[in-house]
Amino acid sequence: MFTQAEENYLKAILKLSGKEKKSVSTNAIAEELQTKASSVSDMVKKLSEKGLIHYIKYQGVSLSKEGHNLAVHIVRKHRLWEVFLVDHLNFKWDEVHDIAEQLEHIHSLELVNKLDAFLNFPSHDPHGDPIPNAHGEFPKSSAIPLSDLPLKSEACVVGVEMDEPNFLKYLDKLHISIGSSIRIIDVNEFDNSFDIVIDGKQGHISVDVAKNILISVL
Amino acid sequence: MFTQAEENYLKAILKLSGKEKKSVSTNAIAEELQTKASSVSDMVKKLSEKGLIHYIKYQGVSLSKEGHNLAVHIVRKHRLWEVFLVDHLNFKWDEVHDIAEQLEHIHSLELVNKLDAFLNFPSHDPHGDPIPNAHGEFPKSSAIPLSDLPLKSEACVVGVEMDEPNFLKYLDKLHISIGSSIRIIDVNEFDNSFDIVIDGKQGHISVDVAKNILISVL
DNA sequence: ATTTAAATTTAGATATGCCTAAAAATTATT
DNA sequence: AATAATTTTTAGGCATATCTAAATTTAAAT
Repeated sequence: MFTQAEENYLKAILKLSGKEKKSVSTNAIAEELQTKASSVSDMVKKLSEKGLIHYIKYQGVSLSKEGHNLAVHIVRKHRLWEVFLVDHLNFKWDEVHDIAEQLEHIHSLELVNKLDAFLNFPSHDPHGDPIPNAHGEFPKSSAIPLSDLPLKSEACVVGVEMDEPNFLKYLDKLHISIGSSIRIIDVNEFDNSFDIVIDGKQGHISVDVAKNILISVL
Repeated sequence: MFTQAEENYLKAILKLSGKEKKSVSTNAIAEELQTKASSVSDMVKKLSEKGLIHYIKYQGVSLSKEGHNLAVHIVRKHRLWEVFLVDHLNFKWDEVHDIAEQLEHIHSLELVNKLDAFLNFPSHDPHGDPIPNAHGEFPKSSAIPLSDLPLKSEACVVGVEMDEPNFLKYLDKLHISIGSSIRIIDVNEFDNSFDIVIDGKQGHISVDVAKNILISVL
C-alpha cells in the first residue's frame, strides 16, 4: 500500500508529464505540490526505490508502468468522487475539489468499481475532465482551448483546464457551463481579449479565461 | 484539524468508556487499538495537551466535552458511510467496516450533512448501530442482548454488538438479520447454548452468538 | 506492612515526510 | 572554455507516531 504523500507525488508527476510523457523536473514537482525541491528529492528517491518512477539524478523523473497505473487509478477515483458529490450530493462544481482530494486516497478497488457502476460509468467529471475506466483507459477527446477556436466557428464547452473555485465561480457568473454553445465574434488586438456569444447572449472574456475553457468544434 | 491517529484514539476511548462514561485505562486502549501501552501513553499525553481528554497519570483517561463531540462526530461519519455503502453501492454488511474506517476520517462538515440528507437521515447503520444526528444526539433505544431475552418472549433483531465479518457472515448463514423475528425456546444448561426460532424456523446458537445479537422485545 | 505482580510511564530508537542551509552538478552566459 | 546562474542534491533538524526495554507507580497478596 502507498501513503497519501506518495500518491500525491505520482499524481503530480502524471499531470506534469503530459500525454507526451515527458520527463519531469524536481523543481516542477516542488512547484506543483507547493513544497521544497529538497523534499521532492527525498521522495523521488523513495518512489524510485519502490519502482514507481524512473529516476536519474539531475535528469528528472518519469513514471514506470506501475507508477503510471497507480497515478491513473488515483485520478479515476478523484473524478468519480467528484461526479458523486455534484450529481448526488448537490455540491457545486467549485466546491468538490478539496473533498475529492481526500476521497481519492481511500483504498478499495471494490469501492471504486461499485461507485463507478452506481454513477453509471460516467466518462467525464463535473469539470469535463475525462475519467479513465477500470482498465485505466481514458475516453478520447478532441477538446481544444477556446482561445484556439477560429473566429465565428460554433463550438460546445466540454470542460475547463483549471479547478480553482474562483475561476469556476466566475464562469458561473458568465453563464458559461459545460454544454454551453459558444462562438468567438472578435479578438481584440489590444489585450487579446475575446468578444463571444454564449448560448445566444453576448459576452467578453480575457485570454486567460479563454485558455482555460475547453471546447469541441461542432 | 486532527490526525487520523488522534481520531482513532478518541473513537476508542468513546467506545471503551461506555454510556456510563467510565474512566478508561491505558491498557484497554492499547488492546482496543492493537498497539502498545507505551504508544498509548505518548498519545494520551498529546490528546490531553490538546484538551480533548482528561488525563491523570496512572489514573486513566476520559473524554472532555470537545473530545466527546469529536468522537461522536467520527462515529456519525462512520455509520453514515456504512449506510451509503450497503444501501447504494450494494455492499454486504460484513464488507463495509474497513472502508468506513477510512471514510470516517474525511474532513468536511458539509459532506457529512449532505450525505446524511442524501441517505434520508437514517437512524441506524446496517449493523443496527444508532447514528447520532448533526447535534450529536443518539436515537434512544431499548435494545438488549438476545442472551437476556426471557424464554418464549417474542422479539425483533435490531442490531449486532460485533462487526467482525466472520460473525456477520455466520448470521447470514443462520438467516438472522436485522428485522428478523426471534424467540428463545430453550436454554441448554450444559453449554448455555440456545434453541431458538428465527422467522418461524428452528435454530441453535451459542451464548457468544446470543450475546452479540441485539433485540427489542415486542 | 512488605513483598510481589501488574499496569503505566519514561527513555531511547526507528521510519515518514517535511524543512533550511550548504554543497554539488548542470545549464547558460560571456 | 571559464565563469555565472540555476537546478538539484546532500546534510542535518524537526515533528509525528510508533516500537522495545527499562524504570516507576499502583494494586494485590502474603
